[in-house]
Formats: sequence, C-alpha cells, structure tokens
Amino acid sequence: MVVPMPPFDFGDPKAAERDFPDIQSPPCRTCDVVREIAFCADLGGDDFRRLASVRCHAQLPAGFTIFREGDAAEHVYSVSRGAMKLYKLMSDGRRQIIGFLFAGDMFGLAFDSGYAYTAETVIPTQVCRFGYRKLDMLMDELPQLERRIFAKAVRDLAAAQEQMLLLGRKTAKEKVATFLLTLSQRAQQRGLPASPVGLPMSRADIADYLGLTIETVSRTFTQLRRDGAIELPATGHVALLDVVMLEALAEGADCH
Amino acid sequence: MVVPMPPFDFGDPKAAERDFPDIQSPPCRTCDVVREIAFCADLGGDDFRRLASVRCHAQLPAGFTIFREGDAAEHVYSVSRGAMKLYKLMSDGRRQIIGFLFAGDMFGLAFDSGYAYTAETVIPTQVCRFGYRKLDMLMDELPQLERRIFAKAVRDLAAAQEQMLLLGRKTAKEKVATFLLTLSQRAQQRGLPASPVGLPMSRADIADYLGLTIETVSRTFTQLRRDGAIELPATGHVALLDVVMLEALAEGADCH
DNA sequence: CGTATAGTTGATTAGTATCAACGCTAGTGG
DNA sequence: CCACTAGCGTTGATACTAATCAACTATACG
Repeated sequence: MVVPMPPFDFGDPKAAERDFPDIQSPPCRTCDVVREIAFCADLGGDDFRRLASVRCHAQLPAGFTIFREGDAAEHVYSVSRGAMKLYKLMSDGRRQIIGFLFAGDMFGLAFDSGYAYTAETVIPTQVCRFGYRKLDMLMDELPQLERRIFAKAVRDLAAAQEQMLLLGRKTAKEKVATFLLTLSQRAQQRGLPASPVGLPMSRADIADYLGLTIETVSRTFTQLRRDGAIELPATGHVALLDVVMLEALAEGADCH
Repeated sequence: MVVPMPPFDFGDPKAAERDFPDIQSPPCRTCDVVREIAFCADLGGDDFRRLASVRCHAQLPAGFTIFREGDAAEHVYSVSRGAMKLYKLMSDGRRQIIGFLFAGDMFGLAFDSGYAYTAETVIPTQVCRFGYRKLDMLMDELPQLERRIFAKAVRDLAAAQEQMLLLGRKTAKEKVATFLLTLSQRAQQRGLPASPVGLPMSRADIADYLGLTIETVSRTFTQLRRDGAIELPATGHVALLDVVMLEALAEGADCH
C-alpha cells in the first residue's frame, strides 16, 4: 500500500536532506484515493494517466526538508499521506509557518523566481512529485489541468488572506480557536471525523503558525480545556467538545 | 485623457455605492500605458483588442466601495489610475487590510464562492472592469491570458505569505520599515521615483494593513524621522532618506 | 475664517513575550 | 521489562511592546 522506504539513512538527518529519493513507482492506491481531492481530480482517466506518467513518489521521514525558500523551483508536489509545514525564516531565526498541509494538498507552485518558502515534513509523509517542465507542457495540452491548479492557487490566496486577518487582528484565544476549527473542517473534507482531530505538529509549530509563543499556545489550550471547549485526550489529538463556543471565540465573543 | 465623471452623486456616499457606473468607453490612453504591467500585457495587438472588447471603465471617487466581501464574484478589475485597498472585516468592526493596489494591479479574482474581501478606493481612482463569463470564455481561447492571470495569482500568493511573516513575527518598527520599502519598490516598478513616494492612504489604513493602531504607526513614523531614515515633506508623501537603514530595520537589525 | 477630521504626543494599561522551573511522555539501553 | 534520559509541554513570575485612553495640534474643506 505504501511505497517502500527510500534508500537513505534515517539515523543521519543531514544525509536525509541531501536528496529527494527519486523513486519511479507504479501508481499507488493512496494516491488514487487522494486523486479525488488533489489537483489531479476532474481529469479523465486518460488525462490522469498522462499526468501520472510525469510524477514520482517518495516516503519521507519526519523533519525532512524537501526544499528551502529561494531554491530554484523545479517540481510541484502533492501530499499523499502525512503532514507538511511550509515556512519562512528571518535572518535572526524568527519563523512564520505559512501553512500546514495534509493528504490531497498541493505545494511548490512558484512562477518567476525560486520557492517562496521552505517545505518540511511534520511526520513521516508520502508525497508525489511532478517535474515543472513536464507539468508545464502538460498544462498546455490539458487546459482542464491548468484551470484546476489555477483555482487551487486562488483558494490558497483566499486562505492566506484569511490568515492575515488572524495574524493582524485576532487575540491569542481567537487565534487558537480559529486554528482548531479550521483543522477540524479540513479533516472532515478529507473524510475524517470532525472531532477527535489529529494534531501532529508541535506547540512550537502551532505558535509559529499563529504568531504566538509556545507558552501562550500552551496556556490558551489549557484555558479552552477549562472552558469545556476542547479536550486533549492524548498527545497529538484534540477533541472539539463545543464547536459553537469555539466559533464564538474565534470571532471575538470572548466569554473571558 | 481621463474618462468623464460618471453620473452619480458625490455628495451622498450611500448613493455613490449603489451602482458601479457602467460606462462603455473607447480604450483610453491611461489603460494603454497600464497595459504593460497589467494582466493584459504580453498579448498580441489582436488579442489585446479582443480583451478590450469585454471591458468597461469607470472613474470612481475616494472611499467608493466597488464590491464587498461575500458578494457574488461577477467581474475582475484592473486599476488604471489611483489607489485601492482590499480588506476583510470581523463582526465587531476590526479590520485587516489585505493589500493596497496601484495602477496596473488586478483584483477581484474569486473562484468558487464570492469575493474574499471588500474593495474600496483610497483616492479618486480609475478602474477597468471585465465580465467574469466573458473573461472565462476568452481565457479558453487565449491560453496566454490564462497563464498570465495564473502567474499573477501565484505572485499575489507569495506577497500574502510575505505579509504573513510581517504580521506574525515583525515588530512595529520592522513592519513600518518593510511597508515603506515595499511601497517604494512598487512605485519604481510603475516607473515612478523610488524616493519621494506617494502615501495616499490614511494612518488608519496603514495601521489596519500592518496589524497596528493609528497611534503606533504615527509614533513609529516620528521615530524613523528622528533616526534620519525618512522625511515627511507633505501629507501624503514620504521620502526615504536612508534605504540601507530601512532595510536593516525591516529585517530586525534594530538600532534602537 | 471656522469647523471637522486626521495626525501627533503623552500617560497608563493590558496582553503577550520572556525567563525560569517543573512534570510528563516517549524513546533508549540495560 | 523497567529505569533512565532527553525533549516537549505546562505552569508561574516578571518584563516589555503595543494598545488604550486622553489631550492637543495641524490640515483640509466649506
């Protein structure tokens, strides 16, 4: 079901970052499932096969950097399984996570210059990779595909703008509530339950996504737990007990 | 040179907001200039004429709302002259400005649902409007055009991500320095001088763009003026005296 | 010229960051 | 299988940036 582990040394993270394991493999079932939500959706069987011909897969360990901000953009990626984070760094190490990605999400679009962000796995993750040139040629042939990716870029833009509102104008509590609701909605879209939601990323990742510190994120979680809005059954999981309250909190109806 | 004033009441802002003045007018010179940087660029003379056939122009007063967040997306717009702001509102009135637009900038792209933001003029502004359906059909015929708009969306996305870094991780001084540098660069791209830059938007607009308050923006301006980094020769204008210092400040080298 | 609005400056407060310590969990090796 | 250890997460005390509240000044407009 999952592509065999690529031949790099898991014990040495530096070695793991050297190369993207370039495995040419037959279409896998996971990717067929993902197809419905991924950017290959809506393509006829024949078109899909042509698209599939220019891709390759890889199973990557947690903490694996696929590309860095500024790298020449040579591939577009799609997550088949697992979770990724995209981030930007400042010279002094401050980090802003631009987004989290799950199965079906695409990343790596960059037109003129290089990639605008670094892409790193959060947990062991399987991705499909598409060569840029081949994809470009394919887009000329399949206008359906281009339109599909175009629409995806516009949706990403809308999401980024929503996040700008969050970062610029929301309080810590509102930020965390919004984050949890969004995670839940996205889980639903992937056919997963809305309530015990996987929370694969660390507190540091959440903090850097919401423009907060680890401590504030932690404190806010406890506060929401005390309010009865959420529960933290196990590490890496949240249960949304009171979605209505969370929605109120997300928009500023702060019941202190 | 500029299209005649549309027939709505400038004295009554409510009335002004009712309708987009639907003026069918011959291609104007301003728009031809803008063409080089706007999304119609790179089209052959014939293709450009076809694109021109589906557009209409309007000259709008300051503070004019072209569309609101959530409105059904029926048109795409391009600024010919003037300045616009795009923003999102929260239920309690908190506002986040998503971006400022100047001559050559496009806005109004929205795929599935309605517009993701409200679009309002900052000063008297001239815009071109393109019907969505017609543009859609035209994109099918002119892949060049679709690719062009696609690229624009990807660049907008990168800009939004850069702004996420600013909003989430930069200090007030870093935010303002970054803002001024970006304004200056964009002015240059439009063929204007880099240094005395027009600052058509209010302090409130700048504050809502940078995730600050009016007072903090004002204080930071004075601070930068005292540092010798900028000068405020007249209302609505900034001179960037020390770009190197501003660049250092923008990235966090805070010379207090 | 007078008034309304936008912008500046000052005093105080509040929210989040920072610094610091502690507890828990997961992974490791005996 | 269990003890050990490192890293992650939580909690507390304090500091600091930017928000808020308030007054004043400058600018634009009628």
